[in-house]
Amino acid sequence: MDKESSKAERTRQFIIEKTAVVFNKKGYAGTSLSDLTEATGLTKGSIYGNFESKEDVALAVFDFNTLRVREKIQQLIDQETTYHDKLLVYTKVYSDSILAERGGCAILNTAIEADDTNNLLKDKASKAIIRWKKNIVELIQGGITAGEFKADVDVNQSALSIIALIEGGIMIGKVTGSKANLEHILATVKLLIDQMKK
Amino acid sequence: MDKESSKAERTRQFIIEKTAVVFNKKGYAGTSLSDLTEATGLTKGSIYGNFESKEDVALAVFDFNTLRVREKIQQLIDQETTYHDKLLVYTKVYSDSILAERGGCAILNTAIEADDTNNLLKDKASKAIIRWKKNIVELIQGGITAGEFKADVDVNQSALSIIALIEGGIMIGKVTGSKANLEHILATVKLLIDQMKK
DNA sequence: CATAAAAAATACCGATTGGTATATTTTATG
DNA sequence: CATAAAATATACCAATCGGTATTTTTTATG
Repeated sequence: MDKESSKAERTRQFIIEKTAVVFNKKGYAGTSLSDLTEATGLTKGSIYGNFESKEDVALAVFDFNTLRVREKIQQLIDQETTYHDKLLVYTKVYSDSILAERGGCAILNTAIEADDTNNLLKDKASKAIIRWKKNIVELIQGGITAGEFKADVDVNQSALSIIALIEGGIMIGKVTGSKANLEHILATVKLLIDQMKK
Repeated sequence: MDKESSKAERTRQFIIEKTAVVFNKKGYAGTSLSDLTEATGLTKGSIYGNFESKEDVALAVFDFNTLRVREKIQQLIDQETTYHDKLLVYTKVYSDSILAERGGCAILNTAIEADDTNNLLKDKASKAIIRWKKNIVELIQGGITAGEFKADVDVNQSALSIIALIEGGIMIGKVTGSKANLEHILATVKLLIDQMKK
């Protein structure tokens, strides 16, 4: 039978989608097996028939959460023509829903919780940061090659700083309950991007 | 008897100091009471004789962790004469020990874990961010008044962006295991500060 | 539609969780 | 140094933790 749509595969995906927000809000340690059965309406037996462990669910959920955001952002980037406007997408996507409803940025949440406690999750968060940085670096280099940006822009510093501002901004915006705070910080991201222009 | 140095008060402080790193590394949910008895060498009975609950310890530990850093930074700021150099202190204090040994920034860790799970801890993290922002705003305004900085600097945006860069930088530096990444980001903090100069 | 296989539910496991009542020890004071 | 009070340790609690063996139900296929 069709491997991709077997009952098990569909249930696996169902569990991932239903528990994605719980893990992102409560964290790995803060999420219990009963949180998972509650969120899915399934029993422990069913969950453990599809996953080896709670950690195994959390790892799959991390991939799901980050892929969702990555796809959405890539789609918006593809719609823009200039590298300047492509980069500016990052100053526009962090809506209320990402912040409040879904528990914030999964990379940030996972990085902070896992960095001293869980190497598998930490490694996933680390790779997600590195991949994100690579994407931004490529956009900046594309802009340099296209003649949009100055040739002497420090691509690594710029890419890392944009990510740091966004992640720091999400943290500050969420904890202070002020979207205005996040928007102030995203204005600085825009400033950095504008400063790269010739 | 001396209220400040009663046995209970000393034990309370002892518990806070011995568990400060554990809470900062493992988080609130990830830290168990047996972690607390292990870190202190005391029994549960003793800990509950001095604190109402695990939450009560975590709240006191947050104050301890943030006060430590605040005092250290204020001391370095007081040593500098110009507002420019006072602000630059923030680009210099985030050493290996703060990052690795002590589990990173307590404000960041607490904000991320508590923002959807614990209002008391969230509120403390929020107040710590607001206090920090206020300190930076005052330094920038001091610099404007002293004629060091341009009068049209957006003090709120600048202060928030400096904090976001530092916190995002700590997260990235820790999770990728690269101090160089943090240093790149701190170079952007310096850039922002330098750009405020006349 | 019978049947075998796969998936899900039930019922259970020992260990650990945060917390407390009580007993013991330590501290401070006359 | 006796003594009361304060602080700490011991021993316990029910509830929940993550996980599993077994039974029941559902699914897919000839």
